[in-house]
Amino acid sequence: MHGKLPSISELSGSQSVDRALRLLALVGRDAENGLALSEIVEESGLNKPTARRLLVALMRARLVEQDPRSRRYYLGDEAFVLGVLASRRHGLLELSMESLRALSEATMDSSFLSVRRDNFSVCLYREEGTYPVRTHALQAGLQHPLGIGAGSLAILSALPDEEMEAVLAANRTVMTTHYPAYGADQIRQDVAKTRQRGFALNPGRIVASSWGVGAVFRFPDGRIAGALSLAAIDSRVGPERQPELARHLQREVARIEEKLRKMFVPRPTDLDMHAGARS
Amino acid sequence: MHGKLPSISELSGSQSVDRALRLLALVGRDAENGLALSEIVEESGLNKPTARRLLVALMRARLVEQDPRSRRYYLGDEAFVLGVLASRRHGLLELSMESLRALSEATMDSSFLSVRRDNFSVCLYREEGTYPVRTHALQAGLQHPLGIGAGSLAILSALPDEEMEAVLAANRTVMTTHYPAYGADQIRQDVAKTRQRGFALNPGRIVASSWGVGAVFRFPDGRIAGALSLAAIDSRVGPERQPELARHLQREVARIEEKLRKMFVPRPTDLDMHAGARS
DNA sequence: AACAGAGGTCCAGAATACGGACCGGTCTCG
DNA sequence: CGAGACCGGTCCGTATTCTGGACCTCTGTT
Repeated sequence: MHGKLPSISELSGSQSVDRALRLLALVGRDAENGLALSEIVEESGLNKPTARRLLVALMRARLVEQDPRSRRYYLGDEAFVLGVLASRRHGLLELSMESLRALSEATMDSSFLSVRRDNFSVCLYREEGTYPVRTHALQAGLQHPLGIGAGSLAILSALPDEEMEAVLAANRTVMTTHYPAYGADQIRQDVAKTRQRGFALNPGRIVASSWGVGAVFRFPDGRIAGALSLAAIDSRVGPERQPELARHLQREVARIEEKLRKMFVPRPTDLDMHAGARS
Repeated sequence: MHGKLPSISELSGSQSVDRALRLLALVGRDAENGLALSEIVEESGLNKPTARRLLVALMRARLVEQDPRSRRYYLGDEAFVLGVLASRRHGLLELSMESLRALSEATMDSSFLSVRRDNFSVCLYREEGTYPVRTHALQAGLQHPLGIGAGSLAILSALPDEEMEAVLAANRTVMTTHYPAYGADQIRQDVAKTRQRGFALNPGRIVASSWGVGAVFRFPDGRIAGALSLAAIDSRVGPERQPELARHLQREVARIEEKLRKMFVPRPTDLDMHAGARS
């Protein structure tokens, strides 16, 4: 009925489950304030009965819950528990805490751990700095399109060109809607600079005077694991201090990568491997 | 075809999503070592193609991942990220850390945070004690049927009789399979003792000489939030020391409940509210 | 009190998921 | 070393499940 020709490995199998899980991710995107049914309907493109039915299924599994007063939908407690259970394998946060503390200790500024999530970057943790003037532009749970924000830009810049373009294309709508000041070309330039400099710089692009620097770290097999970043008011991230901040970042990147290497996990993941097989 | 007459609110709507989420929970149960497809098939009661198809959907959402070598299924990184996002509302761990540290500090023994998960109890965190002889019977991620283990027993004992019996009934199979030494009557006695004593005691029932005490704490509205527990070798949990340990527990329970009260969240949750409505 | 907009539900029809049967690889044992 | 057992994975016709237009009800507004 609607002419979405589904790209490979998009069309395999279980429509309703895919839809439900998309809703789950969606609810996660606005974990803070929750989402109204109408918003979910709009953002997901599903229609109301379908969205509701799937949400009910998610609620039965306690992955989503609904505030009985406001009727808004939030992540449920099972999501939290699953997260703790998953942290055995995916415990980047735990693994990075030491580095985050060291960063904030050494620089007096706030430091952050971000990871990629689809075409966005999520901030998983914010370690407060000690310097009295602080920027609160970024905090745990917040998500921006890849390329927007220091850590986020670091991640985008670490992708191969083709994938980077795919991300930019996928985010075009959100970009124009929520970040009208940004343009794809702007980001491409930022990426280029990031690659040549070796670290990402956000010169107050999201919130004026709130600057940041960021750098990615990788799994032993080369896959991007996440990004560390530092943020402060512009006067503390001037050209003269940037190299110093970058040095701190790079030291902690090295430390985390060393930890990952020691874990010696023959890292799994991969999906589309056997997707190409046609018959 | 098969005569499962689905109890109320079990039959509403989205079979495949329910099944997929059951698989997700299942994979979470063995987050540590992962699960083979055959195990998943057996434990879930689904048949192979169905299980596989649903797992593929879960993998597309990165909630589950498959080790390409062993082909076993594990929780994926999205599960971890969702957990962090959910921790805004469900951050019992963060909220309890202070108490866990205080407990282990004061008693020199290891302390634990557990929460209910369906008919089981999950250990979310283990804070190491300083006493040189330690028991490692319980650790983060481990799950036992409600009633087995100190924290777990505390939770079960806090349930109304009817619900407690429902839990015992639901767990009958796992109990006889995995905990043959335990019997439902044994647990009923433990519950009775727990209620009269005011704290739960596990006298080495799971691992010999590994004793523990536990107590629940609640949300302001009275719902059970979780349980704190302490564990050590039997000689450190004798009758003379139990009251002291219980006192520590109760102090921290009070502290956490106070924190919860201050958060002043008009707690949501609820599912079956409008389930009774027939037409 | 009439309206607008939200959340929620019904049910016949159509697309979707189900699962028996099958394939190919690996490990085991005679 | 070859037969057998077991495992992971996939195919495809069928029947079951999910879909979504239409409808209801409640709350807040004009």
